[in-house]
Amino acid sequence: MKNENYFDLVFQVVRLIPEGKVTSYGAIANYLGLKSGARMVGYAMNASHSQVDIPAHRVVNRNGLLTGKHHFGNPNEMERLLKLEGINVIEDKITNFENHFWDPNSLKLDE
DNA sequence: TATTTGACATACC
DNA sequence: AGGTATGCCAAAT
Repeated sequence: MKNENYFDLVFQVVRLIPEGKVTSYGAIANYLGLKSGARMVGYAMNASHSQVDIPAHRVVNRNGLLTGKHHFGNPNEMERLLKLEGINVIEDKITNFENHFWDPNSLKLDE
């Protein structure tokens, strides 16, 4: 399609996140084979504004904390979206994080 | 055109 | 055990 930069790769993975599921930056980076790529994912999310549909609200940091909620235009928007998908969020943190955690690696492993 | 900054995570001290 | 420093890329100013 085009020269897939790290950003585009990240965008594609994020768009694959199932509804009601969340994942971490490191998981995506790991899936892409990026070593220190956790940052790349975060940077990519920042550029997600240039992209079309990026469910960035399903992407949180290693702590399950809604780090980027401030970038949604309205901070409440992010946790609200997560709650709408069945994910409970308290103190900007996802409850039962590992329960809702979705690892992109499960795709190729399951398939 | 160059510099600065940014949604993380890991390693080292 | 906790804090500091580093790695990486692109967009915004």
